[in-house]
Amino acid sequence: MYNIEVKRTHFGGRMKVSREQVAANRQSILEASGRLFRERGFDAVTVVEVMKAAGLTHGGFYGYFESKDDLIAQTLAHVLAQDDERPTNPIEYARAYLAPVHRDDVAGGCPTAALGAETIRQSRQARAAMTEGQRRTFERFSEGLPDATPEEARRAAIGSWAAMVGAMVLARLADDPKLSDEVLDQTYAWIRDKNTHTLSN
Amino acid sequence: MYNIEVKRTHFGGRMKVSREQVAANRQSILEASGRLFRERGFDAVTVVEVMKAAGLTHGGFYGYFESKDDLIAQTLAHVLAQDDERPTNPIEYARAYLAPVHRDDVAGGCPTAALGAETIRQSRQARAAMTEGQRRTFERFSEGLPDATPEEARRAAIGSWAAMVGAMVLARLADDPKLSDEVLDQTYAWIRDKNTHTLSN
DNA sequence: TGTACATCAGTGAACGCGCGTTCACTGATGTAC
DNA sequence: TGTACATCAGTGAACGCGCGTTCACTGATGTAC
Repeated sequence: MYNIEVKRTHFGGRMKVSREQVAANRQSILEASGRLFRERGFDAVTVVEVMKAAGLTHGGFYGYFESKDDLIAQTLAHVLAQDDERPTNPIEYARAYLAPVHRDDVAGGCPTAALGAETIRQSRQARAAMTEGQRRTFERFSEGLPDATPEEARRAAIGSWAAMVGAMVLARLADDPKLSDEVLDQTYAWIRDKNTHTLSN
Repeated sequence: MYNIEVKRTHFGGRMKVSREQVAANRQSILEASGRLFRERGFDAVTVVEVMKAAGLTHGGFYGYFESKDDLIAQTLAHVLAQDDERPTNPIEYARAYLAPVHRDDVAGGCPTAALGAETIRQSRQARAAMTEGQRRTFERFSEGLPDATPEEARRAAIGSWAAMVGAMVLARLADDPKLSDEVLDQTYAWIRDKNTHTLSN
């Protein structure tokens, strides 16, 4: 049987676009993938969906990224770069972090809570982006505890961040809203009490 | 064009099997899926792989489970049921949990750390299994702190568990072994110090 | 400033592959007598 | 206890679908003169 059918071509809509538009499109793609990946995970989100959400068609994707893996790594770097660089007190941060509005906003929330566990199985570049974000968080939190010794501050920074990320995963996992709220509230109280004791001693 | 080719059949190997063997096969499938899912995630593991790892062929799968989603939910229930039901002191538990051997054994390690974040996007049944495991863990840890008031014990149980799960995710995520070890060590020290302070006051 | 043309961002049909799932069939198990 | 037969766990080819990726083509952009 022969392949009778000739490869058909189409006629397009808008074509080439200004250089500013290219940069803007790149941002749109990363914003779209950032939200979609957090919401549904790396595997469940398709390249077609990401491009559609960015207002483009899928064929253009490979002009921006080498592969879906490349998109994943660059999306993580992009989303994690949005974190503030200034010193932050971890207890104050925890109050906002361990809140129902954050729990309910997966697509716009913490990328580590939403994608950290999955990223363990992703590319070297994706893990590197997450590691870099981790380092910055530990430093920001350490510097946000100026009354503690550097050793105490680093310990509290790491422990608090681990508790926040873990609590967010557990709170989102719980199918019972009461249990979910309790995980947020109790973990916040535990972090707060913990650091109060350590710092006041 | 007509479908000339007739559906071919094969001739098989061993066929029907005793009822004990059926029960044993079911366990084999759940053990295999438990390890594979933890190691590589729900999406990356195929039904064919699970059945092969259990020593069977993929066609028989639907005699045991309704669907892959059903397998996921039952695997979680099976793996989480292996946790001990007795009271456990969370500090002692944390010492073993926050250890490099556990971090490096994803396939045989904590299902919450390996699969918790992904399970948020899975079926109602899968989330229910995880919620049930969470409840049991909080109770075991609370009862493992008999010197604290019930309120203090529950708070320490929830906070400690959140910190353990979060620290395991962060430690596995870090591509730098030094940072990874530091996350484990510091989180353990933080949990230990915290509970010591709370309980001694 | 205006014109001619090369560049290249974007399009959408198509490809190949692997997945979850189905199904006709097999033959050892287990039961009825 | 022995025999006949129905049951059903397991097999493996096949199906349909959706994914990541490719590619021939388009036409506005941007540059050379």
